[in-house]
Amino acid sequence: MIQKSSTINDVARLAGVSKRTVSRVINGSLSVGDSTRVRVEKIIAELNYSPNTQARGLASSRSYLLGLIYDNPDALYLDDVQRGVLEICSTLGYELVVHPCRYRSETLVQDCLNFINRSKLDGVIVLPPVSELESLALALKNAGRPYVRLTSVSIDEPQHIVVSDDRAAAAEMARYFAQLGHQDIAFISGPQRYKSSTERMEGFKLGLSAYGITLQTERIIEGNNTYETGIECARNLLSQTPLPTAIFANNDQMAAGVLKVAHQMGIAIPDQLSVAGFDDNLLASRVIPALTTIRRPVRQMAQLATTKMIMVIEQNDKSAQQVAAKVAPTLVVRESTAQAAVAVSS
Amino acid sequence: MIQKSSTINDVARLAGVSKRTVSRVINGSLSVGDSTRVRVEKIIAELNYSPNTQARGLASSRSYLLGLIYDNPDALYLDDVQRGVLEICSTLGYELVVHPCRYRSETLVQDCLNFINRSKLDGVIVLPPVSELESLALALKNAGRPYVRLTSVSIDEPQHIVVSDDRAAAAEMARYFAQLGHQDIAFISGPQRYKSSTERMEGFKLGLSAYGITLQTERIIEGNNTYETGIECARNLLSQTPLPTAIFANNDQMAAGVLKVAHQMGIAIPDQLSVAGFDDNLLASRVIPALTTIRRPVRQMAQLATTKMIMVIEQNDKSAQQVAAKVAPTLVVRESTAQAAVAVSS
DNA sequence: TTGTAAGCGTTATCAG
DNA sequence: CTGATAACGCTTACAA
Repeated sequence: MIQKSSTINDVARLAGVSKRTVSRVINGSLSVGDSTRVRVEKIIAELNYSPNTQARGLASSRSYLLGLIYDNPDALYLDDVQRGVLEICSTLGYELVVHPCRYRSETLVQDCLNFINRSKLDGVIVLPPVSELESLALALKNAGRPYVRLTSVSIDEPQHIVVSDDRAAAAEMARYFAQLGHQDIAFISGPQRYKSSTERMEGFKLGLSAYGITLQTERIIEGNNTYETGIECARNLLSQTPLPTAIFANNDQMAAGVLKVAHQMGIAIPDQLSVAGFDDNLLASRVIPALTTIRRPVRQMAQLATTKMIMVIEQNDKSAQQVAAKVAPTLVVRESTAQAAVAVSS
Repeated sequence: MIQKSSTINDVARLAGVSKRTVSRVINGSLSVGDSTRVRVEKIIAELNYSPNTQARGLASSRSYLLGLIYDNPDALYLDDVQRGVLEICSTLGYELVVHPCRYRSETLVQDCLNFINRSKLDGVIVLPPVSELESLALALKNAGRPYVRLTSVSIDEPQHIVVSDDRAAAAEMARYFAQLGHQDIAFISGPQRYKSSTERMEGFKLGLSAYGITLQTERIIEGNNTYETGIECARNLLSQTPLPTAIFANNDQMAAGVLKVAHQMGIAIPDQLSVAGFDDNLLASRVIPALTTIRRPVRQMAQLATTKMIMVIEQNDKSAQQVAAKVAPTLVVRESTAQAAVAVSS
């Protein structure tokens, strides 16, 4: 049942040209006569011919394979990323090979390098938090492999990065909180080893300070971006007197933890306490009350990253540098936030 | 900076043998002298040599690439599947290429075929609901491509399938409901075009009937597996008089919708109403109250599927048929279910 | 604008 | 058990 598919030789023979010419047509070379091109293309269509990627790769030392390196237990956006990448690359003849890994693994860099070399990948896209590892970026650079990192800070050259401006987004959340009249605000941060965490915290503080509001030390607690640590941090925060009037969590998972604890303690949200998260993951809109949060244009980021990568792969560094490198997350207001409950003045 | 990696020729030269012999060693051929083998392996290690997959593929018409075809799984599920597949296949030298697609696309079958042919994939794993499409399975069979489908019914030969026994799981949920004393039970089904939906519904009915309980017609409503349709169905169900004492939804998303509506209507869960879902996705444990649900061993299914596939690829159909093909989901009891509120007798 | 010849790094064939 | 030698299907020189 497996029928051998036609090769470049078949096309050449039927079109009455040399395989070299067929090759030119396939690769869009300009130096092919119009009539010749048309004839060849007709045969290609008739035969439903498509070039053998392996042979092509072997001859040209390219694989037409892109890699995706990630480690994200909360990879709710994994599907989004994969679709975004493929929307761009599949029309250009590339496929996507995935490589889930462990951020904390000691052999991470070597693992990734092996992954790349085994499959002779033409380039890789790296998702946070792995994308923040300088050791990996350096190794990739030294290996001469095109790569693009998705992060929340510009920690690399423009052709190597697509950043989501988490800082600005967090500042916007601060503004939103301030305008609702909140003054006594708490923050559950993510692990400080992640740039995304520090960016969000800084942005939030900055945004607040524009309104003369300061985060008190005891109102900042570091979580681990998990639901469970969200619960722990919320227990701490909600046992303080007086209660803060609002809590901003570094991500939706932890914000959901806050909701849980508030519910257990009989604290009404948003009447007594406003809560917001970050990511707009599956959870955010399903939880009760639905979470006010920040949405990152994940798909778009993936598309930009892929566009950049392919430009670099195809030797267009300059164009790659000109593709937009920064993307703006947006505030999504739902049910978990409201006017500050208690007037501060007395 | 890119250093050309060593080839089989380098190994052959340094080991003082022909490349054919090196090839034999690489492929674990038995007909190689022990001393020769040791010598070659030593050189391979020294050079950190690894064979070029493309050349290998070209010569042997294999790609060492596995494909994953899916449409719209719950996010966490996707990561689980990908890791499960790779845990098995990466140690055997295979990589995973992903292909998100659209179940409803008219060109789905052709898309998948093109995907496979372009990259000369050695085999594909297909996730539900795409895995339920007979047209695709048939095309794969005709194309002579090894494939394995993840489904909830045995709709194919053992070497081509890994099934999660959703029917039995739903029956277990029924038993659990019955034992809690529920008699007036409602069911929000998934789209009846999906086997997973019909299996779950049948299983639930069957389980119930063992306790002499019947689902009333007006207590069965079909949703679309989305949160939004969950809400619609819940509105319908919860406007009926009397209220059912329990609702089982075809998945967690819809169960979350029920929670939402119940909350809006002031119906206490689980005191007045028990609610359960299916999947144990991220949502289930985070929602308030946490959902009683069914967990499928997704990772294990992916591993089994991969094991089968590689056996088929490597011509071991018999072994492939002997790998376990059925997997049992388990009941996870959380906070959303309780004893039936009202005694039926009067 | 087109064609010829020589690989790319493996495995398969067929000897020895 | 081992080794020449020819594929595999394509691209890259280099000519014409």
